[in-house]
Order: sequence, then structure tokens, then C-alpha cells
Amino acid sequence: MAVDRDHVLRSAAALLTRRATATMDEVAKAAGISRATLHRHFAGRDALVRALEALGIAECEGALDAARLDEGPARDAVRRLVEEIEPAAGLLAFLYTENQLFEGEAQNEGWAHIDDRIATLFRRGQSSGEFRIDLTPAWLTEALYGLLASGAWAVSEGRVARKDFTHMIVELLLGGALRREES
Amino acid sequence: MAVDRDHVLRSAAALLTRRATATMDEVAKAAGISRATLHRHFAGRDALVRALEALGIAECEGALDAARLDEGPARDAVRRLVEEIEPAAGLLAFLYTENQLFEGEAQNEGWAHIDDRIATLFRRGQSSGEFRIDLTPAWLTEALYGLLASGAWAVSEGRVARKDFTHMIVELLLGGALRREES
DNA sequence: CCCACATGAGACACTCGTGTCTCATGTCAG
DNA sequence: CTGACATGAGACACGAGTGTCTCATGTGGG
Repeated sequence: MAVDRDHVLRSAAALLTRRATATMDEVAKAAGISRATLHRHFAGRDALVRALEALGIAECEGALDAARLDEGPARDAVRRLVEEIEPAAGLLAFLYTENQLFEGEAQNEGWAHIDDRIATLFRRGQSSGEFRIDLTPAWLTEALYGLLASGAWAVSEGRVARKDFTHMIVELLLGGALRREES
Repeated sequence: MAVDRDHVLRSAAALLTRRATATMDEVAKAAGISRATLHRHFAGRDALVRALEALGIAECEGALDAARLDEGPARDAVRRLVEEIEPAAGLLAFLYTENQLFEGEAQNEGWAHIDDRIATLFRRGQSSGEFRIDLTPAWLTEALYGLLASGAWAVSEGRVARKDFTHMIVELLLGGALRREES
């Protein structure tokens, strides 16, 4: 029976989230298949990472859609976004650090689009007066990624309960982004 | 003339901050010495990373001392801490992700001590009523690390100006940690 | 001046992960 | 049943990075 490509990607994501240097052999074992079969579906480690990147981008876009960023108060949209993106946080954390290695190399333009959508949300919040304007949308976006990664690691190492993930991130991020006189 | 060990460590830190997978050869070249000499001073890559870890811990402890965490309002102490720790942020970012790889392996207990000191600061801020109590000190500590790493990367890639580093981090972190009715 | 010592350059073997290949096995459809 | 096809297991060569060694050079102190 044909290997479930999606299942392979997801177990690879789960493993690489914990240990970013896992070998192809470990990835294969984690997916319950042989290294040979893994290679038949993904030309090499690079191709696997690219596929994971595509998966991560797709999940982000899905979360962005589901969060309906342009509806209601921006702060609520941020909360919805974090809630929607939480299942993918581990994968995002892996890709976030993985991208640090690529240095100048061609960054996938998919990320630029996601960056734009998130920055646009923050900009909307600033325009509406909900968010303070001394923190740039670019920095807020970056900080969101950092907090998602920190949160994912803290959860995976048991320092934070999974059920608190969204609350911890949203409250910290929004508390900083919201104007003081707000609710 | 004997190699300047500190110079070697600092150039290694600068290089590895940019590209965590740099080889021993690249590290040696970056320090202006040969690979053989590098090996004479650090038994291997592992020993080098350990030495960098010790350096990072020392710089953190130094920053913690210089920030006088137990003096004045906790929020001011946080600002002083970020200001003091800023020069080491790149190194910290490298070590932060490097530690993710070590999985269960013996975590350097030096970090636990630093975690404690920072968490104690946040706890003090909570006791004094400056900080909200629904975000745990452990999470605030973790979030601080994440924001420092995000900030360091954002600066090194030009997405944030170095001079804004402290302001961006402190304002975002404190805005979340401070009670709403505060100044 | 001369010796001790640190360094640079290069050679070498070794390990590890990778990518490719072959062959036996198993399974599903016709 | 039989053939097509996907898989598992293992062998193999290759490259990259590492750790060790030797030897020549150069510099500084006695």
C-alpha cells in the first residue's frame, strides 16, 4: 500500500521539532517506514525540509484564513490566530530555527506572504487605535514567531502546560501591543 | 605568541550566531588561526561549544549583577537587565537553539541558576503588584529568552535597528507583564 | 646567539550521514 | 493464480567534517 505522505510529514515534523538534527534513518523509523522508502518519496533531506516548509506555510495560511484577521477588533483576531496556529507551533519552531541556517539562500517567498498578512493585522490594530504605535508591525510579527517558538519548546519540555499555551502567548503579546488605557 | 583564548571565543560566538553549523575550519579562520591551533586550545567542537556556553553563562551572570535586580521597581530592573544583556544576545540566541539539540542530555546547571535569578525578579514584581500574576515567572523567563533570540536575529538580518533592540524587547515584555492600570 | 615553544600547513585515517542500488518479500488487482 | 507494484532490509560508495599527527617556520627569552 502506498505510504501516507501526509503521515510521514507529520511524524517527521514531530520528531524534528524535538531534535532538529535527527537523521533520515530516525525520521524513517519515526514514520514507521524504511529509509529506502523515505528516499523514494523525498529525494533527500533537503527535499524533506522543503516539503515540511511547504506544509508549515500551508498550515499558517490555513490558520490565517480561519482566524478571519480582518473581522472584529484586532486583539480578538490575534487571539484567534494564535489559537488556530497552536497545533502547528512545533513545526513552526523547527522551521524558524532552520531558516536561520539558510543564511542568504533563497528564502521561500511563502513566508513573505505570511509575514505580510500578520504585519497587516498589527498595522490594522495600530490604525484603529487598539495597538501602540511605537512597536513596529515588523517587530511584532517577529516577536510573535519568537513567542510561538518559545512556547512550543516550553510545552514540549513540560515547563508550560499545553492548555496554557494560547493564553500565555496572547496575554503577553497583546499586553504589550495594547494601549495601556484599554480594558 | 600564545593565542588569545578570549578573542577566539568571541569570534567563534560571532560566527556561530550567524551560522550555527559553521565548521571548525571556518571558526578557526574567523579567529585568524589555523585549525590545528584551534584544536590545541579546544579539544573538539563539543569542547568549544561548552566553552561558549560557559562564556554565555558568565556574561549573563555579569549582566544580572550589573542590573541590580533587587533594587527599585521590578520593571526598571527588567529594563536594566535587557540593556546589560544586549551585547551577549547573539551568543545567547545561538546557545538557546543549541540547547534544543541536547534533548535530555545534561543541561548545564549554570542555566538553572540564571533561570532562578530571572524568575525571582519576575516573582518580586508580582509580589509588589507591578506585574500580573496570571503569567507564571517560568513563562516570563522563557518568553524573555525567546524575545532576546528573536531580537538578536531580527537585528542581525536588518529587520530591526540595533539601537531599538532594548526598547522593542522591554516595551513588549513589560507591556505584557505590567498591570494594565500602571503608568 | 641559541634554544624552547607556539604556530601554520598539510597529510591521514576515521566516523557519520547520505544517496543509490539490488534483491527478497508482501500485497492487491485482474 | 499471477503479475505489477510498493516496501523492507541491507550493501555500497561517496563526501563532509573531525581528530590526530608530523614537520617546517618563526618568534621571543635567556
